[in-house]
Amino acid sequence: MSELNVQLKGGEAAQVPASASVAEALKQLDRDAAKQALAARVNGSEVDLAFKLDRLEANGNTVEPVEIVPVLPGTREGLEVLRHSTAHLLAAAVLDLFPGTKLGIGPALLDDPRYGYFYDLIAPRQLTDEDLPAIEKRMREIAKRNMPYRREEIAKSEAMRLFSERDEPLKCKLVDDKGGETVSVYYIDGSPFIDFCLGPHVPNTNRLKAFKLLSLSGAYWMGDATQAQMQRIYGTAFATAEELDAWVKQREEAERRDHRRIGRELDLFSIQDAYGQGLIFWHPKGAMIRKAMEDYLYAELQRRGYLLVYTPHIAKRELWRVSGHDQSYGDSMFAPTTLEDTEFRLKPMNCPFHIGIYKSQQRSYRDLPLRYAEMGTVYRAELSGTLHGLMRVRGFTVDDAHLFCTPDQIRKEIDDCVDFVVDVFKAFGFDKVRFELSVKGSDTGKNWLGSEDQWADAEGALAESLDSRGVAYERIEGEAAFYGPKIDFKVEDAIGRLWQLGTVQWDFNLPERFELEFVGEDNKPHRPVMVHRALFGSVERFFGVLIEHYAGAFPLWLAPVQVAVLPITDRINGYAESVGEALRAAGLRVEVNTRGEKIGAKIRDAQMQKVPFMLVCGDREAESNMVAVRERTKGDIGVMSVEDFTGMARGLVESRALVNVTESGA
RNA sequence: GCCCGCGUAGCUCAGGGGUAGAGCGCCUCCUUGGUAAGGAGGAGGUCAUGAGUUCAAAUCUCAUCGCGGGCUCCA
Repeated sequence: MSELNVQLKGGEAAQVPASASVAEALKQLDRDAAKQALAARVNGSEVDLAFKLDRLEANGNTVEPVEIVPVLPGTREGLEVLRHSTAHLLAAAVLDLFPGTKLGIGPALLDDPRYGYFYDLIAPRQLTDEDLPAIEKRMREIAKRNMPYRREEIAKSEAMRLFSERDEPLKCKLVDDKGGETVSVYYIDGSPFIDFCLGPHVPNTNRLKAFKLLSLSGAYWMGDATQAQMQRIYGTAFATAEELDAWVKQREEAERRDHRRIGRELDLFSIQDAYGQGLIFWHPKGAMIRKAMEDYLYAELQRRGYLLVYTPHIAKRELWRVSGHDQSYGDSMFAPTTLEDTEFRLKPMNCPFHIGIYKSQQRSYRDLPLRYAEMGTVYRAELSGTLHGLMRVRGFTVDDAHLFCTPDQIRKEIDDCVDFVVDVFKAFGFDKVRFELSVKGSDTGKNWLGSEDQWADAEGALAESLDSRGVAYERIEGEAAFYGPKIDFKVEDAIGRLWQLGTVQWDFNLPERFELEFVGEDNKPHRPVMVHRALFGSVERFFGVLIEHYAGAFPLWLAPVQVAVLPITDRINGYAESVGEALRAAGLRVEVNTRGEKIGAKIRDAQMQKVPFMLVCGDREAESNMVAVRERTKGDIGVMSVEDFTGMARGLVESRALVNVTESGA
């Protein structure tokens, strides 16, 4: 066969010599795509542009016309190739600068917005942050030299010989574990670099133009803490300098919004060495915001038929054995403490306590559903290195609830939970909520509890609930908890980041362990269905997300100081205080600034503290019982009476408006 | 927990084997000023903690504590 029919997917067709490469074939089909392509998909398989079409035969994939899809920059697939190739470039540069470096793995990352790729390696000496600029510089030099990425397919034994000759023990291990009869290796010609790799890669190094090294960290070989610790170099890469630039800007924006920085600047919370890592101090202004959050939530809970409960922070160890936490979650719990020969442990979860209330008396089907809700504070023994501001802590409060109901009632309960979540997140300014349905799937790896029927019913109810609401969701096989399927919620914040928050979890486990029962219509005992449910998840973490979402500039109903009264001279202080009193009497949170500063400085102070409304008062206002209103983002919005302002502000608070002025422009 | 980096005034940071620095903030005084910083003066530090090297350590070494970045990712 000397000629092959080739065709762009759904496009041009042509005939090329069977010995042609993908690049040559593409040139016949679409000159523009040929120029841009990074790699290609040929009869469905990803290959390099240098791939010779006559090799299809060797791969038993000779369907004609041969379908060619160019892998273009600007697509997910293209970005993956680009980043993967950049990871190789990184490794080549490190080998150049630090001969003797042992290579681990170097994949592209597409789903983590922080990074684009990494390479794990063991250098002859510990690398430090100061080495990164030199490595990046060498990467640019190699990129400019326009070196080809060259693929070779060799026998596994040949590859083993190659890598052991080069003293690459980790690569040998990988070839041994993962390699088939023949394996592919990639060279960057002109560099000592060889990698065991499936590819595909860009044709040569000058296709890599927009990349950057980011940070250095530790990583375990195969992610296993008992294995050797390697060094991981993180970087990112994009198709164009503009995209890289935009990404850098987004990163700076995230930095600007960092809740730890804003938390300090606005005096919202602190974490203090002297008291312990991962323990949060809510300062008055942070506490005020939390109070507003909780007040809203309590009102919603009451409206939706939840019953408020309070439970202890500690319980006998035996209780945790019954629940199973001691055995399967014990590593994440604070160690037991003993009093009069009885061991106690701090609670890492609230469920057993709510179960305690359920079990405190006999329950009839007429009592169900029971919905116990609590701002339950829990303690978890998180490793010190994982702690992070409000996002990962050792003591936190869950807006927890446990639903106990009959199997017939469950579907409605789930529906209500989903509605509740969407409403609450909307109130806090998160319009985009994403759902993930985690199911057992065919995964047999875990010690799944419950019967096949139970799983099918539970997964069906969760899926139906999401379907009937018409919300988009992702179904994740094998990600369910061992005791039941769940729905997780994620919200998208003001700069497009996703945050995993609350969850609705079905539980086959605890009702069994605690032998929960209700008396049915048939006068016989039945096992209730139990659902764990949290919206915020951790109140601390949700607060952190809110701070970053609003960059500290909270909507009026959440703002710790809603109004700053700013007298122009100290002659007006008395009037300003009386305005402050009037607003406080109307339930608004007010500060009166009587410092000996000019009005400009007082306004600046209030702006920096992101106070929604400033009321400027001078002689004119004092004479007529008026205030000159300045809104944080809009500036001066005119003079109005104290009563009119109070009415407007109260209206905005009561409607939990997300912008600080009414439509009429106030 | 482990790897790398960091720890100097309330905050942000400079300095660096020989008397501890800046800006902001704080306090006092002057100024009474109409929409994002008025002026002057002052207080404030065991340079994270402990040990070592040295005539001398905030500075060099080690340990401890704390903080930051990480620790599933297709060869």
